[in-house]
Amino acid sequence: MAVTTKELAKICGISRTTVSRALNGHGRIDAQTKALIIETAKQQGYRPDLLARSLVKGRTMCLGIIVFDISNSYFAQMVSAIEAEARKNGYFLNITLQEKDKRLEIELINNMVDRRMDGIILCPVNKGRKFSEFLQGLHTPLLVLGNFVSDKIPFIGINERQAARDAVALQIGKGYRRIVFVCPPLCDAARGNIYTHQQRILGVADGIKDCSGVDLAVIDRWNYLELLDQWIDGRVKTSFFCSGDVFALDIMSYLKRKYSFLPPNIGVMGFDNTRMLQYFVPSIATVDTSINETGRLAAMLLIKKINGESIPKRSFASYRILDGESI
Amino acid sequence: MAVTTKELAKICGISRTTVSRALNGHGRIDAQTKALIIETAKQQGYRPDLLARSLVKGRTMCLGIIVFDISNSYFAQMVSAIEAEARKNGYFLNITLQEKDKRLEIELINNMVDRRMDGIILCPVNKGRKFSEFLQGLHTPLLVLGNFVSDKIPFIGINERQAARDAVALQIGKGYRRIVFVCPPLCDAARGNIYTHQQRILGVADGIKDCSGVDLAVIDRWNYLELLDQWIDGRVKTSFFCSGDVFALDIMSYLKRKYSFLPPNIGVMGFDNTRMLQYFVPSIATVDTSINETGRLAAMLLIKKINGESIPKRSFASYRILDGESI
DNA sequence: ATGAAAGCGCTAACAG
DNA sequence: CTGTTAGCGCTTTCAT
Repeated sequence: MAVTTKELAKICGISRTTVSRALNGHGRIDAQTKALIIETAKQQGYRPDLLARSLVKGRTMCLGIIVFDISNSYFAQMVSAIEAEARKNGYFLNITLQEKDKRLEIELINNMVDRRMDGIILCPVNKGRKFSEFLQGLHTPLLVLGNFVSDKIPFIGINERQAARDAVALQIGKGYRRIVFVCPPLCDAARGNIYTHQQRILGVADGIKDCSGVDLAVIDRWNYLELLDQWIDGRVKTSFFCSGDVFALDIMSYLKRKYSFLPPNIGVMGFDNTRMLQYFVPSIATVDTSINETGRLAAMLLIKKINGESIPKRSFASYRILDGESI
Repeated sequence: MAVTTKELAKICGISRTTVSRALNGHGRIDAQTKALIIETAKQQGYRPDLLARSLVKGRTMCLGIIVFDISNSYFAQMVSAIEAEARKNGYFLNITLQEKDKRLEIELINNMVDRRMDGIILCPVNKGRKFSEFLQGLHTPLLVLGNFVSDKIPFIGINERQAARDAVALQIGKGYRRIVFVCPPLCDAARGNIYTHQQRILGVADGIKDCSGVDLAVIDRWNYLELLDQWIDGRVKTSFFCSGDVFALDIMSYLKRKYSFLPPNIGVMGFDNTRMLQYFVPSIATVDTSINETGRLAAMLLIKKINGESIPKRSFASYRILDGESI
């Protein structure tokens, strides 16, 4: 079907090696023959078979990324940032979605390895020693994003705990005396890796401890909307601090629908600063987790690792507390 | 590094051919030797090199997709749907973002071909005869999503024109007497393929023609927010019909901020029904473009084409007009 | 039932 | 400057 170096060689009456040299610009080669080869290559519509090249070179120039679900705006932005950085460095991005399925995740990792990805970025749903050992045994550079696995596996993220603490400080500073931490993933602790959210709740606890006279409640169920009303009594100034913007948005729309507005003495704060927040009125306070910076950092570090440089066990991107009208 | 069939063969004291047979279950093979091979393969942590396999088989079991920008919620959902269908059929998805850059798009397509993707799904930004010929010359099954290129290139989408017409009918039925079609991409006509939006404006015109006494205005600039106020006079019942949900959201938040609510006699309608709409109050009328169905259909058809079946020049997913409080 | 040999398309080491 | 040879890891005739 497609024309190969072999045929180019035949057409030009030279060896495949010379063709290869002309096309890749390695080694010494006569300017004329080079020109001839390049010319006929173009005219024949020659395209190199990157599969074959990868096989012999031992590198594919492909990165793999495995995320929960890309229709989740957080991961979509993340992937976007990673892709940009990867391409800038000559790498392609292979993406696949693991849907929070632990078995599938393992399968997908293996598959990426089998396809000889040069490196893998993983937002893991698995956790624990066995999983860590599995990852260590891979021979493919890999790093995890967001959910920590073990000190043997390089981790990229932000200081979630400190960020949550700072966010709570903002809320307390605004006079809230009850923080309801809305974090449905917590109830999935047995089923998967929710390190990120566990760090956040630790940070929340830290923040509460910093001040006396502030109550903490936690909603760790997915039917959180049904559990809100008990905290809306108008007496205690209460904020629903959500471990993710989508929960905040969901709560905002629930409240708007039920009370036509944000009830008095009630505030809402999110986490992540996903792009869609920009469309909301009133504006929603949140924690900017620097999705783009994190993604870029992850790609950069992975490429470093591929190139044999050593990278830190843990790397942190910055974060920013963003005030908003919702609080 | 990784153990190969060659080494397995040596360990078991047999030929590579037999190893291959045992591992793939082809041809006759002694049950005992097979068991032995499989056992040692497992114990040695053998993993097949899919690159090598693809090279000899001539198939990679990879699909490629090229979209504008995945942090756009529409494409994120689309990619998600395609990935699901692809994986169900044993294919992996390679994704890359073209950022509405025509040159980059060409480069990316070539790269996907060079990597021997079995098929490619493209949301094209290029257009015209030359581009169509380029695509036809590829030898790799390919189809386009949303933006039509030519009848030589299979197209998947919805009937945008009819959908827009129906949407206008809804608005007129609700008493709107002026439709302001907000479609910034229209001003990029010279710079790229905006077939989708061109179809939509045709449909809008159709819808207006169906009724007399209804005015049409078009905003085809990216600074559309600055151009809204001239249409808000309280006299004529006016709807801002947006060629994309994000424009609708943007306008809604602008209006809420400026007037504290949706001004009297003003309505807003979107297009696409991206998932984030669900968080908005008041609910936003839109056109459900069946993103998931479209994505699934695209993947299915591409796989059919890869398998040598012929597929229609144009395939349409369904759409639905969704009423909402915004109108 | 198993093995030998050839080949996928490319690159690289080594001669000449 | 160019060609020969070998090989990446796998599958696939074709013999045996």
